[in-house]
Amino acid sequence: MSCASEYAPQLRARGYRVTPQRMAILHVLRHEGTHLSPAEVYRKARKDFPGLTEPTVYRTLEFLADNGVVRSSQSSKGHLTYEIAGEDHHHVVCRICGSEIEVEHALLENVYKKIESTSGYMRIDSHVTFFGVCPKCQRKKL
Amino acid sequence: MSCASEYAPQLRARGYRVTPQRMAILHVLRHEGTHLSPAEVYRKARKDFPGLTEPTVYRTLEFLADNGVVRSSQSSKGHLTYEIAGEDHHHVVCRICGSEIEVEHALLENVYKKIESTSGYMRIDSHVTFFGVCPKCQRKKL
DNA sequence: CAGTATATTGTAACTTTTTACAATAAAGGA
DNA sequence: TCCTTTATTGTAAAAAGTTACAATATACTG
Repeated sequence: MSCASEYAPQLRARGYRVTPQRMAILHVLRHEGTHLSPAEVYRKARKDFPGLTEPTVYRTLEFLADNGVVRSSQSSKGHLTYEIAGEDHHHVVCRICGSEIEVEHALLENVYKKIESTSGYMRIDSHVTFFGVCPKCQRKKL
Repeated sequence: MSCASEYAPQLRARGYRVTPQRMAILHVLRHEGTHLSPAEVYRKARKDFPGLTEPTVYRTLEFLADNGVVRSSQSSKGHLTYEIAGEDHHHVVCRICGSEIEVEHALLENVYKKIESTSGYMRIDSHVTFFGVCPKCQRKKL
């Protein structure tokens, strides 16, 4: 009984099915603290479920993101990475070295509201990735 | 004498070279008002410069983005698109239909400053893409 | 516990994006 | 104008991501 099965009832309730592939992928994301690329998820989840294939990984990650179970963000090269959806937060990624930190959502709350009221677009809930230069790389550049 | 050669001096001044490939790509972005995918840029720029290859397009777009000449943003599927860097702005993309609008930078100015002061990351100047649901799709869902 | 509907998967082929490296050509100096 | 340096390109191959569709297996029903 993996911790990933916590998510089973909410998926079934929405008419989706709980499969070992989904559980294996969820299990991986659940145990990594941080975000992973699809390739990393594939490599790790295959240990639980050797028959797993790449298209399934991509589809499942997108599926889980659509259902709010995982969250996607951008790597420093613009690729998608995924992590378990927990406390709402955003990332700041160093465009030189790729190092990153989290920023709590409170900082953006007002912006979201303002964008919703001025644009008419609703349910803006995306995770945002900012790019900057980290303290370490700022020193290097001098 | 293409309008794209405006950018030539600033590139040369930084030790980079001005090539017909770069000019052709810049020319395309300069004349499309909006952002394009690398594949679209490739297709269009080939008309100016038939020998152009894909790796060059990808490398050039990344190069131009690094140098602030173009700006990258995310499509609704998470892929990178590029546009000429003009007035600072951000995008809101509809996660249902992909339609999008621009949001002026002023709305985010304070957030950028706050992130810089709390995180220590500097020169945060990235373009941000928010995802939400556009007015048209909100009505469909009811 | 079997039977059924259909959500989900694997397969195979394809498109997109990236990499390494040798060949080329832009820019500056003689 | 030619020479030299080296940034930039094309080539070829690999890696990453996507698609269409037939086969499978989950979850519901009786």
